[in-house]
Amino acid sequence: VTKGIPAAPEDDARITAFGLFVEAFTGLSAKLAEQFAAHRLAPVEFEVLLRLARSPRGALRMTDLAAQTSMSTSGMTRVIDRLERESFVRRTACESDRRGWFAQITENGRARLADVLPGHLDLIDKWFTGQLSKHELDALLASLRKIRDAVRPDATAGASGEPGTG
Amino acid sequence: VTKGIPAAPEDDARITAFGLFVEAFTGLSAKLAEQFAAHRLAPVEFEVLLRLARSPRGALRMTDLAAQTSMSTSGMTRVIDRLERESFVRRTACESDRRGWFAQITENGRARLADVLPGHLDLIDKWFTGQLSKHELDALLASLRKIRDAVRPDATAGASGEPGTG
DNA sequence: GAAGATTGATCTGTCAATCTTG
DNA sequence: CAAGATTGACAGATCAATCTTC
Repeated sequence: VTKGIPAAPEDDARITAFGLFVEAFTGLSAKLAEQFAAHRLAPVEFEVLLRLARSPRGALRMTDLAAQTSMSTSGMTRVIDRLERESFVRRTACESDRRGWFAQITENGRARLADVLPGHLDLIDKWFTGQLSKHELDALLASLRKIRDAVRPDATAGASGEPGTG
Repeated sequence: VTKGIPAAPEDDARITAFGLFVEAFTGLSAKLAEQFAAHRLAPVEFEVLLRLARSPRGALRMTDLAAQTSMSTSGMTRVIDRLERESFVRRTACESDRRGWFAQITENGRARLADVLPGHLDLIDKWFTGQLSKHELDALLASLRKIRDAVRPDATAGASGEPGTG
């Protein structure tokens, strides 16, 4: 039996598929990061402000924030340190569990988020969702959801306790 | 006219779509990184070894490597420093342009790559390509390619010059 | 003077250890 | 003694500056 050209695992279709995933994702992220930088925000800082703004009382526990952003708790401590230094968030004690702390978005933080968000949405539309037909986008999101559910079975988290009101 | 509940830009469908992209990608990357770590490799080190192994003479210019991995040239200098220290690559002068240097994969480097690659392919199959039907995968890749081409119009690079033969 | 590569200073993130509270 | 949060020491990446070659 003639073997012909030996298999080249480095050129496997799976490598190509993942490479495409990487290039699309990192390229898109770079476009978004550029805008964040223009507003003096790191991507993770934007993400934290966004998650806080969507949460009841604008507050989340440090641990929840860390889990939702796939960051270590010590890393999140430092992100909140920076955001607090710029008065975009404040720390609030947790009444029901004295070990815990909330990060809570301030009016300053909401204002900065409002500055960034419209352009951010435009960029997602321009470089991501707007590149595809409605049907293509629906199919893409369905596939991404399958993958997400497989690799992140615990992709839910929520606030609890009693942050201050303002 | 009744406006009803005011628009909440933080909950825009575009945000949800991008969030799904982030979760799927970072979750998958984490699975792959776990295996790299088990083989004492950083993800970017694996990527460099893979790209070198696929290139003529197993060599690429520092600048090309940096561009292909979306890394700064100084960052790539340091990656190659580490890989050279472990004798997975060597530096080779470029004959046609004396400012340039090639990183060239060694037999040690190819051996380490061969250790990692089978498990790596299995993981991509398990957590990514194997999660989807052939039709779904084709559609996903077509959409990713559209996005990649939009955000990275310059996604090609190649070797040039005259690396040593090893 | 511009480009390829490296180096020094600095920034951001993690891990291990620590402190406090459950 | 386990869990939430922080801190010190350190690894990894970038930017600006530098050196060599085009």
